[in-house]
Amino acid sequence: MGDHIRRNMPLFPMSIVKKLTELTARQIRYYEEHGLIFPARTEGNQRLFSFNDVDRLLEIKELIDQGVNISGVKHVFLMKQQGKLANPEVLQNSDPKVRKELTDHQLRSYLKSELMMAGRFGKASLIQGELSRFFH
DNA sequence: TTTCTGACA
DNA sequence: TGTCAGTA
Repeated sequence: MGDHIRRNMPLFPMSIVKKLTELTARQIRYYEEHGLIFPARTEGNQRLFSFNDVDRLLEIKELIDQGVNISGVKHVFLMKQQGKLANPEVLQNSDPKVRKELTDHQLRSYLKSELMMAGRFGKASLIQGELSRFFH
């Protein structure tokens, strides 16, 4: 488990992360404001990102590109760490008791299919709607 | 020179 | 989100 420390070791400055993720500094800072990443700081208050931060940034980029909003991304991460997610059928069900546990694989699989479907219809808003209901 | 925060269109 | 300002 010493791998954890290495992955969270503050290593790269904004300039490197911008190239690695192809995100603008503005976006990166915005995502931090919303608690999606937690880069360390140098003595001069400069951000120092860890491998994990970059990895999360890449995941965020994927979701954003697919039309998911900030809150959607937050929820995806929250559920990833909880390893839980209401299943598709529950989307139609307003009863919070009707829930199932899903694995990360199932979560990714479900989100992927939803995102791809919305992509075919060219409706990012639909995704956001589905996700918001999903996370309520 | 690069990054940071805050703010406006 | 882009971008400008004023710093550190």
